[in-house]
Amino acid sequence: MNEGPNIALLGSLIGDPARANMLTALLSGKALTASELASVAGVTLQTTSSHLAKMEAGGLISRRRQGRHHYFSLAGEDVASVLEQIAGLAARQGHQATRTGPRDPALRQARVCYNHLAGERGVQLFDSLLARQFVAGDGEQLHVTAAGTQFLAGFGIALADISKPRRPLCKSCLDWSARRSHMAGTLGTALLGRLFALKWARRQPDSRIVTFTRTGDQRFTETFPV
Amino acid sequence: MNEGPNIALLGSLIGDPARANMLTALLSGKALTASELASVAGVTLQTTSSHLAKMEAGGLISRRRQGRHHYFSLAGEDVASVLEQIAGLAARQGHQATRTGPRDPALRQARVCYNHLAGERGVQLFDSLLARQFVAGDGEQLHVTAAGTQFLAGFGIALADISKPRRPLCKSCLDWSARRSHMAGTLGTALLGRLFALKWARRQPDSRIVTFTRTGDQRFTETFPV
DNA sequence: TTCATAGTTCGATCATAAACGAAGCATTTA
DNA sequence: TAAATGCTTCGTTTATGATCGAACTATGAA
Repeated sequence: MNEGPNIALLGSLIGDPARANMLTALLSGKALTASELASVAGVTLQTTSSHLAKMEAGGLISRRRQGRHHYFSLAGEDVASVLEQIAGLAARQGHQATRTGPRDPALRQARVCYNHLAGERGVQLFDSLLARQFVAGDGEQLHVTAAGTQFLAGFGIALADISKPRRPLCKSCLDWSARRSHMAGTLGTALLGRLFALKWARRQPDSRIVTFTRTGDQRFTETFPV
Repeated sequence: MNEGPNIALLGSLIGDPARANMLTALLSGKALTASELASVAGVTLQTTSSHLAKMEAGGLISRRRQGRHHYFSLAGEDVASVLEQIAGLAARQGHQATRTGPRDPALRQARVCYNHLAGERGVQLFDSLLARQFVAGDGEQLHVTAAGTQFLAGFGIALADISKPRRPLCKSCLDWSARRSHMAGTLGTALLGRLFALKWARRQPDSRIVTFTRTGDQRFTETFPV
C-alpha cells in the first residue's frame, strides 16, 4: 500500500508546535540542552524530554551527552534544508504567517541556517562566487574551481584543511526569504566562520540573526561583489 | 515569539496519514477527484472532504471544479519539491521506511514527480543536459543555452512555445532516491511529455512509476548520454 | 419531474498524544 | 557522604482532531 518512505511520520514530528519551536531554535546551528529547548518551546522539561526522544528516533536530531547535560542539534544539513523549505512554503502564501514583526526584516537580511549564512547576504555570497566562477555548479552539487581555491586561500580558507572525504564540499540550499540558493556544505560553514573570525559580522545572542558591522558590511561587498 | 513563518501548521498538514497518502498520490501530477483521493487514503468521503478543505486552506493543494467533480492537485512545484525532500529524509534513515517492496526499485529507476521525470532516469537526463552545456546552472536557477535551444528544437521542443513570462523555464529539484538534482520547471514538464509522445516511456496506471519501452530505453540513452 | 451521483456540512464519538506531577537515575558540587 | 542539578520514566488527565452517520446542496441523467 505504501509506496515510498513514510512521509506522515516526519510530518507529524514537525507538526507539533512545541517540536516546531525546538527545531526552529536548532536551525541556529547551536547545540542546545534539553532545558534550553524546553524554554523556547514553552513546555516543561518532562514534556520536552518526550519530544526529544521522538525526534531523535525519527532521525531529525542527534544527541551528545556531556556530563549531566544533553546537547541536541539537527541531525544534518538535509534536515535543516527541509525545515527552511517548509518555512518557505509558509512564507510564500503569507496568510497566517505570523505578521512580520520587527525582527523579520533582519532575518531576511542575514541569518544562520544550521551552520552557514542564509538570507540576502547568503544569496549575495553565493551569487558572487558563481559569477566569478570560483565555484561551478551542476545543480545542487557544486565544486570549487582552481581560481576559487586560490581566492579562498587569500580569504583565509585553506580547502585542504576542511575537505573531508565523505561530506560534499559545498552544496546549494534553497532560501525561504529570497527564494534563491545560498551556499551550504563544509565550505559554507567555513565561510561563515571566517566572517565571524574577521569580525565582519556577529551572531545576535539567542537568535539566528547575523548582524554586520559597519566596516564588515563594506568589506563583505568589496570581497563578494555582485 | 514566533520568528519566521508557521512551520508547525504545514507539518501537521503533512503529518496525518490520510493526508500524506493523498499528497503522495497527487505527486503523480494527475488531478484527482475527492472520491479517488478518499480511496487512496482509505477513509470516507466526508473525512476526505474535511482533509481537502484544510490542505487547500493551508496552500498545499488547489481545487478545480468541473461539473459535479472537484479535481485536486498540488498547489505547485515547491510543494512537490518539499514532499520529495521529506520522503528523502525518511528514506535516508531507512528505519521504518516501509520495507522496500517490489515496486520500490521501479520508483527509484524512473517516476513522475508532480509533472517531470525523477529517479535515476531523471538524474541522467539532467546530468546529460548539463554536461553538454545545453543548460547552464547557477544553483537552482537554470537557463537554456543557445546550443541547448537548438538541441531541444531537434528533439521536438520549441522553447518559444513553452516559455511563460513568470514561471521559471527550468529549475532543479532534489531527488529522494538518488540524492541528486533533476530537471523541474516548464522544460522538465515538456521533456516528460515528449518522452510520452514519442512512446519511449509510459506511465503505469495509478502509479508514479514510469516504464521505458525496449527501444525507448535505447533511444533515451542515445539522446541523453552520460 | 424524479432519481442518482459527487461533494459538503453538521454533530457526536472516540482515540491518540500532548502535558504535567511525582518519582527515579546519573552526574557534579559541597 | 549528602545535596543539588539535569534529565528521564511512569502514570494520569485532558484536549485536540480524525472519523463517520446523517442530512443537505448541487450537478447531471432519465
